[in-house]
Amino acid sequence: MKGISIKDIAKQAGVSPTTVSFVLNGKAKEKRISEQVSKKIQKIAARLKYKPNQLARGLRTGKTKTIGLIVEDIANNFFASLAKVVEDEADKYGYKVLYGSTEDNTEKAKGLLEVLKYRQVDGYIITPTKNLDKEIELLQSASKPLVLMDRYFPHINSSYVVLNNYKGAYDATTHLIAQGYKKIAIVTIASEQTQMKDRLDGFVAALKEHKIPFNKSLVKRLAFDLDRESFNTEIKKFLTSVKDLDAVFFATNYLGIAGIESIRSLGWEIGREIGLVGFDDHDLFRLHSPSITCVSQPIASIGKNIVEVLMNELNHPGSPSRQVVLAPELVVRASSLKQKA
Amino acid sequence: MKGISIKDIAKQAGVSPTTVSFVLNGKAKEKRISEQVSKKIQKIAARLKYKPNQLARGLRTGKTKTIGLIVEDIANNFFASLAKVVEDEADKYGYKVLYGSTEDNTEKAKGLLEVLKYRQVDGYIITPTKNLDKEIELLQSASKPLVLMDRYFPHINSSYVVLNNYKGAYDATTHLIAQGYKKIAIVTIASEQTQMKDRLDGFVAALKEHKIPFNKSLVKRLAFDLDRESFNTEIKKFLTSVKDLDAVFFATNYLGIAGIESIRSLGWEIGREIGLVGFDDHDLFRLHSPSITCVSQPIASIGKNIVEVLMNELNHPGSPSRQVVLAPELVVRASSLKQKA
DNA sequence: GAAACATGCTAAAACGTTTTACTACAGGCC
DNA sequence: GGCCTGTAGTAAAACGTTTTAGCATGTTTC
Repeated sequence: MKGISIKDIAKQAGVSPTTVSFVLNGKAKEKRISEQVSKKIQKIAARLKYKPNQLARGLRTGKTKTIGLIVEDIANNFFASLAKVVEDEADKYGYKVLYGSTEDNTEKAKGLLEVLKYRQVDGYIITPTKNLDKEIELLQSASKPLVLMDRYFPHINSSYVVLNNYKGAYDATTHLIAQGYKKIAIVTIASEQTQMKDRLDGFVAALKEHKIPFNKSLVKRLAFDLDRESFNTEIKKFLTSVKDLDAVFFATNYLGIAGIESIRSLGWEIGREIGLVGFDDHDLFRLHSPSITCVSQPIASIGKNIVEVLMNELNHPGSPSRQVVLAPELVVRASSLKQKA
Repeated sequence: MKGISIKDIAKQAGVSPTTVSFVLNGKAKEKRISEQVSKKIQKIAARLKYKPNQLARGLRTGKTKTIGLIVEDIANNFFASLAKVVEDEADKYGYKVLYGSTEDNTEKAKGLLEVLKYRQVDGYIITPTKNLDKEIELLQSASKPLVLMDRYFPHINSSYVVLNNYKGAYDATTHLIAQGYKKIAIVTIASEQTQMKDRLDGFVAALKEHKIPFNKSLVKRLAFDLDRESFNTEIKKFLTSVKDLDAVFFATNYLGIAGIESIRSLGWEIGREIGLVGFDDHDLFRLHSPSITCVSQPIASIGKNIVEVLMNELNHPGSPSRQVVLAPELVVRASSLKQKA
């Protein structure tokens, strides 16, 4: 049950393995292999359905044609959809994907990087956790191609592909203001990472710009690793603590889902008694009653850009890093449309 | 930037690479390497943070400690959640996962198998498409460890882990009948594969057993690869075509979602004018108004079983294949509770 | 007629492991 | 002294590629 090797082809063609390798790697011209021999080898290879042994090739060249994809949580709709795009795009370049979820836990992330490293992936797509900067720099100093996604480290000059989170939050908030909401809160994750920071900043900026008083009591920052029950408890506690609250912006998809659940269990009517905007689109947001306004990320474009940038690093080592910031789209639905009383 | 190799350790310890290999593979006793030397090597390896080069090891042993996971669609909530469990479980055994989505397209599936094969994965977890039986048999005759999931081929003696789809559909239908629904339809996917066939069979059996007249007009079988728009159009056409219809069972999660959308766009009130049961749980089903009754799959258990069965095949080649059929849980919610008029 | 060059191909090393077959030495036994 | 047994290790091959350096042979060039 062995596979076909280059030696088998060589034997059949009556040439050396070297020649076969040259031909099959498209170096026939360069290495002055005659058309005749070249054709013959191609034919035999095709007939035997030769597939190069990637391990042997990898061992020799150091290239595995594999990339590592580290996401926050592959079970999360956003990351799962993105993973699929990445997989498809990478495939176009002949790369396979090894993936892993960090659960936003730095230790888990380090473990994943470790495994990917000794599996010799050629490049990395990383959704970094908060203290992963040292490891990223380590990879960089080892000249490993890498692209950060969803968030990045401002103090590190690396490639990244992210959403314009600031604009997402700013637009969402401005939209709520334009609808006439007066007291708008934000529920976010306690994180200093760019994606969350930018969303909070965008929110605050929109309020300030429209002369809406802002103070810290309008912001609730929850720990990432709470379970659903705790999210709900905390959100309810927060929402009832804000006086005259009339709208709330949930800064991640799972917070939005928990938010919907919480608000309903409080007996408040979304869209009537409280305006709501979520982050990332989701079937639930589309089909909820009322439907939920959200900041939607262009997932296909994000995935394509990620792979494109990574392939650039892979194929042109040493070329300058690239930063891509994509525009979000505000999908306006019923949850944020103030009904004229 | 080379990694640490067994040679580096050998040099430092003043022994041969062979000895290092023996010690590091736990064969010290067996190969009569002294405690002294053994300890020394261990220490040096730890100090240098030696990680074996998986490519070299794989090339020599034929084992890559990698498994291939082929799902229908990694962006689908069910498969994404399962993928995460599989990843975590496999990790416990030191295995990494290479994954791919078939989109239920046999050609794509064959392509994935091809790639996984020449990447030398040690074992396969496969959600088969309809004509993949030949390829499965090919893998089997090459003694490749494999586990089918979600569905299987009755005529092939392979390991598999699936839901008791028959019971799932049977329970769902019986529940609707017990609620007093008289004319119950099913919307399913046009597929002869076990998972869809069993769901349809369970549905029909429940009707017959409760002496509810059944005929083909109660069944709508849609092509898998329609887009959302077409699903909606077809479902609406079907639902309005059935006289006195008072309940409907959607046999997959995405059909359920499309079903909700369709019914609402028809202006029918779910739970009042029409009973509804879906398949696979989902945030949308939990939070929809009204909430949606569904047949829920025990995802964690499925994932654990899959990996366990695969590891058994991996570690005990030639041992008999194992079939695991797990029980679904009917999650009863508002969409199927008939309000007494 | 020798040097220079072009042509077409190959031998052998290397990548980092694992594993088989062996060596070298010591001690015990008859 | 010869033979066996046991102990502690090692040399070398093998896995399937890629790649460097080079070997014949024939053709120009002056």
